[in-house]
Amino acid sequence: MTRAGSTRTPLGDVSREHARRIFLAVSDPTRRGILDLLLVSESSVSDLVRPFRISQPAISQHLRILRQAGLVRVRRQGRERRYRLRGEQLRAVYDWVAHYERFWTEKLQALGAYLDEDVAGAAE
Amino acid sequence: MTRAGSTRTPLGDVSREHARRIFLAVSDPTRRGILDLLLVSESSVSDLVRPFRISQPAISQHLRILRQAGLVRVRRQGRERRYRLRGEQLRAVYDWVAHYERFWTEKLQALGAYLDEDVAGAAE
DNA sequence: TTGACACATAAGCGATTGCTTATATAAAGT
DNA sequence: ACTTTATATAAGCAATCGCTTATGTGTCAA
Repeated sequence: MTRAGSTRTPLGDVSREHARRIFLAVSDPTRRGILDLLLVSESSVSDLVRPFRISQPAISQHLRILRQAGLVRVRRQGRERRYRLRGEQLRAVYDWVAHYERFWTEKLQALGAYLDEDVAGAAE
Repeated sequence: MTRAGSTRTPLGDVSREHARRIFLAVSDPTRRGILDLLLVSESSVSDLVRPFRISQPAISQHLRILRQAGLVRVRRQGRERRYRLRGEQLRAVYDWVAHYERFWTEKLQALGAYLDEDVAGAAE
């Protein structure tokens, strides 16, 4: 049952679920690569298969995940399917990570690098 | 750096691998929750266990992943281990997603919502 | 030293991931 | 009507994930 979390606000869970899908979609390097390609131009599936070393079905599966996360949109054109980016959806990621912005904009980075005790875990 | 290039340079693979770990670490909602807690204050493991409904070992395992991604740092203090955020590492995520910023800052959002043919996939 | 705490790690397990090959569907070309 | 092209879906599989319980390890307190 994957999650052990609290099932409190139903509406909150919906958008939280949406955020979850987006973060999950974006966690895969191939899918980020696809999004980066779509940032340049709308593309057919064949266009998207070409740059990668994996099969067409694999790309189609990635595209499905991106679709379900609302990150791309498809349009039929002849026998092709042209995928276009829906970049606005990435705002969820942006908004989250922006909370951490001060860590690289302020100078308190200088405070880092002391007491770097990553114990045992480093080797693994 | 981290660009969509070929899998050639070994150094490129290292940083790409690092980026991969960071995105993967951040893809889990519990781990994002942990980071959000650490944004407020340095915390012991017990502090981090309390807000969640999962076991202490589960949290420790999440912390290991965050450690390996370089997103947190540990310090021993008596019998506690105090975790502190290393927010600068999230810059990789920020830099990536910032490429998409125009999608929600510009007005060309108005162009969206026409030809919304998400076919078949919508139901699933 | 013994015990209680704070935490990490190990082992095991079901669910999910990302890939593959095989097959279905749909449009276009002949 | 066949064939080719473009894509999706299905089925299967090894690897990984996120959790659990059980057990280790280090620290303080008595």
